[in-house]
This record gives sequence, structure tokens and C-alpha cells, in this order.
Amino acid sequence: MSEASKSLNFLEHIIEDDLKKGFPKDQLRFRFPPEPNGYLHIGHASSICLNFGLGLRYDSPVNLRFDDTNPVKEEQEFVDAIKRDVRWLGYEWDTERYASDYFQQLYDWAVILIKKGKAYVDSQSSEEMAAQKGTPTEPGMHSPYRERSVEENMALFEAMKRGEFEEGTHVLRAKIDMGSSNMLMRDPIMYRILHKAHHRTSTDWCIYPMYDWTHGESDYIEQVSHSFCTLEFAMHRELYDWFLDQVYDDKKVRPKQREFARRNLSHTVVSKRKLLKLVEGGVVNGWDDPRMPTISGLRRRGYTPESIRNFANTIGIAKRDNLIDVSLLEFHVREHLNKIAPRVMGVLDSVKIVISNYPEGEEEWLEAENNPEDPAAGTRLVPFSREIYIERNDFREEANRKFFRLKLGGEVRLKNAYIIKAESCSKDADGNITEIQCTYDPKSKSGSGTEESLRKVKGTLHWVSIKHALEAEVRIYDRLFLDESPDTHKDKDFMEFINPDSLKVIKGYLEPSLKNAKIEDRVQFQRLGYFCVDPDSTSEKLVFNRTVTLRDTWAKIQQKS
RNA sequence: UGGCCUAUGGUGUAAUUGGCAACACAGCUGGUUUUGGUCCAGUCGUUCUAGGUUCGAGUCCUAGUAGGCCAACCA
Repeated sequence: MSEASKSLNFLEHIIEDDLKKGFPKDQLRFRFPPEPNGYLHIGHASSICLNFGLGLRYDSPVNLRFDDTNPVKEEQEFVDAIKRDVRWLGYEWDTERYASDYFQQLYDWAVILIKKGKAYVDSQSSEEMAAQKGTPTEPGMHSPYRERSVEENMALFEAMKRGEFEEGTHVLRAKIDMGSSNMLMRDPIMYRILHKAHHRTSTDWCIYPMYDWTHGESDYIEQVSHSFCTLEFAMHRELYDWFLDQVYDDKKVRPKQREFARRNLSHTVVSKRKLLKLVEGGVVNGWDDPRMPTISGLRRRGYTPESIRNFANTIGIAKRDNLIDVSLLEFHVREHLNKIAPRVMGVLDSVKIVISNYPEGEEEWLEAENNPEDPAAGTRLVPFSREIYIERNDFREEANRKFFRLKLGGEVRLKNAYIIKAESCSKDADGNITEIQCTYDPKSKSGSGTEESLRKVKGTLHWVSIKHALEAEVRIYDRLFLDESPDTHKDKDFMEFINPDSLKVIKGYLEPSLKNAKIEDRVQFQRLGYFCVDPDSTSEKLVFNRTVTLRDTWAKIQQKS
């Protein structure tokens, strides 16, 4: 969809209104502000697409700013992973920033607040302060240290900075209103003492600013015009504005915080704590496990950046609670892969067919279309011979008219090859079919143009020549949770809803053209789904991940009966 | 008991700002097809409730109801 024809979401309306009121378009500026303490997931993708999409729409710079004010949890590893994921999604930031770049400026401003009597050092324990904080329905009480003199506050704050105190002994608090109905305005903490090395500033600082004091001022320093965050920060806006008022120069752009509802995807969880539990509990094999809703997991699963961007644009941005069905994400990856993924044949649950009237030892290479959606993709050759594999569930000894696959006495088209007829089958002692004996019509070769080749047969099957088949490991992934919203049940833990069959590892037989498939190559196994080559692949052993099945109306028909 | 936010098909978002409720997904019916894929056509709504303003209300007003968020030296 072109940007011009797309309807506007409420944040775009806010920007349009600002523009209409005279805000200069060339001063529009956005930012994506992750905390480097974990991996990006599908929820972040929405925010990334929102902010960077706005940048593209208005031709405005977008900063990537790491909100790194807590050295206890933050690491360089996450910075690198986040940058890689944002790039992979297809976005370029204007400048790479760190809240830690502003520590000195923030400190200088804090000194100004102290001197104006708007901040003070509190020397109580966190328990004492919590007790004085009040509740949502009762006002708080003043700290006994609230009326310290400017001189005393300055001396204490400077000593905090010099590292003369233990962690937890003092904090710097903004002096606002302990009676406010907004708990965040009840003298919020601006600085705490932390004797921890920071991933960028090392041991330069032993006091670290809190989120509220940092975020708005960072937006201001960067001259971000519109600062978009999720709804749980709505109450923070009053504080954001209060802090801004303390330093604001009206010749500069004043950042505007607005909040949107985070997007929830069905059949998954997204909180860092829960994701970590899945990783540490061994439920999945790491942060990039293809079942994880992380960007790196989706990448390994075979999702394309374009499909994720289209998904994000389709679900839009609003303020109400939501639960987006994962089938919408699956639709977008199918839509994209349908256009770009080469078609190949692979049999995942095989049963052997012997074509009794096909000469023993003979083989021929048949032409096959690489992608019916894209003629420019060309053709390839696939080998055919007397013994082939087909999918076990593509054969039944007897079946009704609705089953238009192979049955005894029935005919079926082998994709790109011949029409065959099932004559008989062999079984083992347990009654399992071990081999199907067929005959073929030599004149029915696909594309030969003969009358026989033009015959209409209802079913078409994919197949693989046994002699030429490539063996591969195929990982069949399904959704990780059976419940659409596993972590919103009051009396049940989300771990109770884990799908025990979210991964099946099987052996598949593939056509030989896949021999040189490279890691991250994406293909469609015809009639089965989209698959991609996993990084675990080696030259000896191919490993494929199933990204998503094809739409399967046959499965629906079967379910109904 | 306080404050803030939200309410439109099964799902997600729109509605030229007070003027024929639209788009996508999912579901269901058919058609096309050498993938039961793709593609095409059709189908699926008391805009949370009750009042009010108005020629006209999803949109404005009032009162309810329901859901979410708010008491970390986290972000």
C-alpha cells in the first residue's frame, strides 16, 4: 500500500495537527529507545516499524538510543544484538546514542535543581521511603530530610558522586508533591548510588540517574520532537513534563511524549522474564530458537524482514487492549514467501512406490518450474526413476470421492512427471503399508503436449526419486503455546500451556537440486510449506526449519468429518 | 476508597473530524489451477448500555457498565 493512500493512526494525526499548527516539518525527529538488557522481540518490532516508519514518511531522522542507566542489568552483548536486529528489519538510524552519553549534562542539571530548591538528598532506607509514599488513595508524608539546606544537599550530592557512600545510603529526590494523586509525582528518585561498572562509562560514575529523570531530558538533548512509548508510561508524562520544565529553553524543540498500547500476539509470551524462563528451563534452545517470538528467533524460523514490516503496518497503532491472532503474522510470511521462495519437492513422511512398467536402471531428468508466481525464476531439472517416495498420507487403499490423491485402482499426476495408477500394495505384519506398486502412462509426460499429457487427473502429488534423494534433518515447528493468551490466566502459570509438540525432528528426502542450499535460503516444499536452511546445516548434513505450512483446506475438510 | 486510559464484526485497525460504518486477517460458499497452494467472486455488524443535543451521532454531552494501568534505589 502506498503511504499516501494509507489511513493515519492517532499518532500520525497528532503529528499532522502539530504541523498544521506551524511546527516546522524539518524539525520532526524520532527515536527508538531500547534498554540493552535483553533481546528484541515481535513487540519491539512494532515500535521499531512505528518510529522508523514515521522517519521514512516524514523524511526525518530517527535515533537509536540505548537507555542504559542501569549498569546492573545492561551489557554490550545486547547492544550488538539490538543493532543487528534493527538493521536486519531494514532500518537505518540517523545517529547511535546512549543515555550514558548525557550523564555529565544530567548531573549538571541536577545541581541546578538542587540550587533552585527543587531537589534534595534523602538519607532514609528504601523501606522508610516506601512507607511514606502513601497509596493510590492516601497521600504520602514528607521525608524528614526534605527541608535540608541547599548547601547540605550540595555537599551530600557531591560526596555521593565522589563515591564516599555505600549503595542505598542516600538518593537524590525531586521535590514535587507528596500529596499528588499521581504517585510518580511524590518526590521521585532522580539518582541512586551504584558501585557498578557500566558497559560504556566503566567506573567513572557511582551515581546513576533513574529513567524518568533521564528519558525526557535525553529526548530534549537530541531535540526529539515526538517521543512515543507504551501506555504504562502514561502516568509518567506528568513527570516527564515537570522535568522538562526545569531545563526548557523555549527557543528549542520541546519533546512531546505520547503513549500507545503495546501489541499482544496470540499463542506466545513476550516479557523478558518469561522468555528467560523458557531459555533457562530448556523449553527452547536459546534466544534465537525458531519458536521464540524474538526477532532473532523469527529470523532463524525463516521469516523475512518485509513480512514483519507488513505485519506491523497492518495491525496499526491504537490505545486499546488487543490480542492479535498469530495467523495474521503467518499470513504475511506466506504472502511474501509465495512471491520469492523457489518451489522444490521433498517428502517428509515417506512411503515407497515402484513403477513396475518403468525400465529398471533407467532415469530421466524432467523440467520443473521454479516458481509459478515468478516466470523469471526459470526452471530446473529433477530426476525420475522406477522407485520413488511419496507422502504416506497421499495414499489410501480405499477412499471416497473427496480424497483425490492416490488410491488402489486410481490415477494421480506426479508433479512435473507422469500419470500413475496404483495397482497393489504390500504390508508388514502390523498392517502398515511398506510399498505401493504402480504403473505409469509413458505418453503422459508433463509438458510433452501429447493428448495423454493433457488429460485432467484430479490429484497431483509431489515425489522424490529414491536413488537421487538427499537425506536431510527437518525440524517441524508448531506454536509454542496451546493457549491464545498463556500469561493472562489468574490461577494458572503460563508454563502450563506449553505445547509438548512444538518441535518434531524428522528425516526427509529431498530432490538433489537442494545439494548446495545455503544457510538462510528459503524454499517452498511443494504442497507442504515454507522451509529455510538452519545455521546448524553443514556440507554433510542439511538441516531445514519449517517456517509455516501452506494453507491447508484438505486438513479442514478432514477435521470436519 | 483515589487518579489516568480504553470500548467499532471472531481478530486487528479505519471512517474526509457531525453526513451511505471501510480495509486486512480468520471462517463459510462457489470458480480457476499439473501445489487441496496462489488467484477470483460471494458471504458474515443492534459501533458496550441508557438517556440527551441535532434535520442527522461510531463521532458531541450526561450517567452507568466492563476492561487495562498506577505504591522498584527497573525501564
